[in-house]
Amino acid sequence: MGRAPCCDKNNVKKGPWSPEEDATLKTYIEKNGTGGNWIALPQKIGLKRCGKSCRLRWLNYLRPNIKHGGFTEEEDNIICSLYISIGSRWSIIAAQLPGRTDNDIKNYWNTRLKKKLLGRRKQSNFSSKDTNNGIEENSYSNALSTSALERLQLHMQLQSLQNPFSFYNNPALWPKLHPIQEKMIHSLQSLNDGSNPVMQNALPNSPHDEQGQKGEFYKPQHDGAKINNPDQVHLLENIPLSNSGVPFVASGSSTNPMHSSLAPRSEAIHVQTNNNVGFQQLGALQNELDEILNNRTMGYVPQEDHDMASGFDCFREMNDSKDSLIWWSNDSDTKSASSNSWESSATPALLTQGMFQDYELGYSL
DNA sequence: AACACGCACAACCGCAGCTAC
DNA sequence: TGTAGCTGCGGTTGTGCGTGT
Repeated sequence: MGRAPCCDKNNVKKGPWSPEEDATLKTYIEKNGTGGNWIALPQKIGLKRCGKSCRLRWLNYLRPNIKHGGFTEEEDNIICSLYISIGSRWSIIAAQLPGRTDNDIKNYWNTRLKKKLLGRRKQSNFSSKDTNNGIEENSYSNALSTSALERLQLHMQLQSLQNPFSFYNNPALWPKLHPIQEKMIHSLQSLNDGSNPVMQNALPNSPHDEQGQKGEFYKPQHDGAKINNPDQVHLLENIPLSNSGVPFVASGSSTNPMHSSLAPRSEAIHVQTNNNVGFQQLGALQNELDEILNNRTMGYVPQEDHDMASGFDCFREMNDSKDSLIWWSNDSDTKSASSNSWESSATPALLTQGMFQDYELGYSL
């Protein structure tokens, strides 16, 4: 038994809005407001439209101070940065761009920005066509989730563009990785044999290899095991638990729904231990990659410094100020930022110079 | 000129969360 | 506490237009 439809589908007009319909809706809302009930509104004003459709039309097109098209370079940067940080949370991204709607940004991203950025990346990375271990590049790309791959690629790209001398271009600045990540990278590299352009650019060489250091690590948070293959074992078995027996997680906590949304999944980390490395492992690695992207290497703290953020000083160079972190560290604002994205008193746009601060915050979660 | 194709944008759909009862 | 209704969100689809063949 499904839920009741929000309106009588047979008695509702669909498709593009006519100027008359627009005028009717706009005039009424400007005069009376929505009345707090979108479902009832179309009947009130004699529109044969679904309430949801009216709401969408108003929010995305009719309301005042809407900007269409003409995205600036700064807006591009903000969108990219936020997409990499939080993924396709368009309403939140829209909250940072006054006058922009989530739908607009979503469309802009899907049709232009993504192609512009990933296309540029692809062009540079795939210029030297190569295959490895019989695995085609396309297969490799497909083995990683679109979102994870996109975000990882963009992450790398933006880092490079932002500061060619920092982080990904400077091994000395690379943070020590969680052993799981390290193992993952090794696995990918062995798969890749160092020649796959995607992974070559997506994954830095392990800094441990460079520095010969091994740091103490914490066990990532996990809810339960998910082993699809008997050959898979939990690396977690070899990772010490905290005193309480609860796996260590990153220091610090937050009730901010945004934070929880940054790491929505908590899948057990597992890899294959046999040498028959293949797509099954890729699947597991994909999860781990996604996990890392979502958790920002959550759970790993260098032994000498238990302050998570301090382990990632490399990010500090990008932005000295922490003040503007407030925009999403404020619990109460998360929801309202989303729902009020179209208000004239929309949340101020992020300063471009602070756009990378979320990485640092992410590591601090 | 006609057709195919790709792109950009608008709109729809289904789901999840919230709230009132 | 459970349920129904409403809202908001994100993914997907539809449509119109421009461009290439």
